[in-house]
Amino acid sequence: MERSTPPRGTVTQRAIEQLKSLISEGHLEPGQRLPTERDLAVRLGISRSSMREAIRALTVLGVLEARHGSGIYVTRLQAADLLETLGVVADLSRGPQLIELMEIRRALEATAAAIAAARISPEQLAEVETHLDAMYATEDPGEILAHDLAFHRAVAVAGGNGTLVAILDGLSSRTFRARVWRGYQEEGVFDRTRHEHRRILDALRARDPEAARAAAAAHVGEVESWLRARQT
Amino acid sequence: MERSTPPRGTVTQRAIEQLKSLISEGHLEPGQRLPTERDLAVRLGISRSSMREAIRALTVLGVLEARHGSGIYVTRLQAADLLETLGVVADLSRGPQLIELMEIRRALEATAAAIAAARISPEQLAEVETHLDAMYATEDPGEILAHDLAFHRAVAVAGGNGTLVAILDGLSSRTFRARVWRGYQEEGVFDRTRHEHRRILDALRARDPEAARAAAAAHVGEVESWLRARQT
DNA sequence: CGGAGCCGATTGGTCGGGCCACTGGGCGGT
DNA sequence: ACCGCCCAGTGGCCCGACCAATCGGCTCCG
Repeated sequence: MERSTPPRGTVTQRAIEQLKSLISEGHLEPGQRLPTERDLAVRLGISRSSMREAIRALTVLGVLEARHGSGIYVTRLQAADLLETLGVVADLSRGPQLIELMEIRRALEATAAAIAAARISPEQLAEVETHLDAMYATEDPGEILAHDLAFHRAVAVAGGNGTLVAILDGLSSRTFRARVWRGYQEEGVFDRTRHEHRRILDALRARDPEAARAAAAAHVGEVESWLRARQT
Repeated sequence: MERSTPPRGTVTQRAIEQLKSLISEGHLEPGQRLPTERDLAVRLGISRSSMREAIRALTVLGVLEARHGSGIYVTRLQAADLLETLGVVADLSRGPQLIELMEIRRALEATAAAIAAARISPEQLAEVETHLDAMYATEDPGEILAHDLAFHRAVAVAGGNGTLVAILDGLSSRTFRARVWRGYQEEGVFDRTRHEHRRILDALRARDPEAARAAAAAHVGEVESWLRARQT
């Protein structure tokens, strides 16, 4: 007759669920500090070890943040915090899944460009242009890649959808892009890449959402089709 | 000169990275069984507690799977395994972020519908139709919601991009949809919802990608604008 | 009076060991 | 040949201790 904590699943799993509902129910606000590990363990009637595993789980998900010597805190619960795990997905994906991810990135990048075309400010437009200029100013693959990433990020930011920015960041994670570029660059397509970026910028400058969508989709599609042909 | 384990970050965090690279480097294949917790702990020179935390972390990310009494295994590393965490994001998002997620869902749902229009098989078309019929056959909100979800899922599956299906599943996670529906249904818009779904089906039947994209975008946009007005 | 530096309580991080619960394969009985 | 029991292996959980980073208050010096 004590069923306060129905023994469904493992103890740790239950602890994770309980912490999650504490947040989703609104009992824990973003930025707020939690009780100590020792307290929480006692309250949920489990050992500190299990409690720590639960906390670690929510930490890697970007929901909690543990500061050594200070305490455990709820993150801001914003997209950037929560979607960091997308990078892991991209890193561990291979073969056909890479292509599927590219297909998704194409759709989102196109959407971001379209939204940006409608909302972008002169300052943001200038920043995007900066990165394009930088891509023209060097032949160093690493530097070009860096400005390539910055270019797309600036466009996404101009769209005003922070969640979308976080997702695209994840899909463009370091190793993901690096893996694709390694080899892609060998065929000397820097000029074409620069041109594609220019087309996107042109569309943004013209405040033409459909043109921007098409240019961005074509750009990502270029990489995508190369990847598809090479069947990595 | 001992760089075997660069003391960057915490011990557990290092263990997580090492396990991840074991997989991404190809030393661990999907489905393969790992050494025991005790073994791994010894090999990485850490305690079993820390090792368990690392394993738990990769478990919640959908990378590893622990079977009590049997061992620890690498998952298939497919989208469905890895993207389960997206549901957590959707569950914990609120206010403006919900709208941003909807904007993303609109883009992806539209893309999925467009792809499906080009590729869908007669059997898959029949299944989609089944769920639409079911939505017309009842007035029970729960049942309608269930077939609504199934309808969209069937469309996404017909698109052939498993990763996209997994992402949309996450964005349409139980509580996410339930939260939106609660109240939305009160305004008695079942008929409009059914009509929107019918438009999508019509476009699929006509093999018209652009029409399908527009119909799907309009459908999600309907919910989105309602949400935006209500500013949850 | 004010600021710099020390100090200790608090709290997360790590460790080692012990016990329990489940799995699976081998062994013995039928 | 088949079935069922048994037990070694393995993950799940707990305990208690100690280490290390933090942070606030206190002291001491200028």
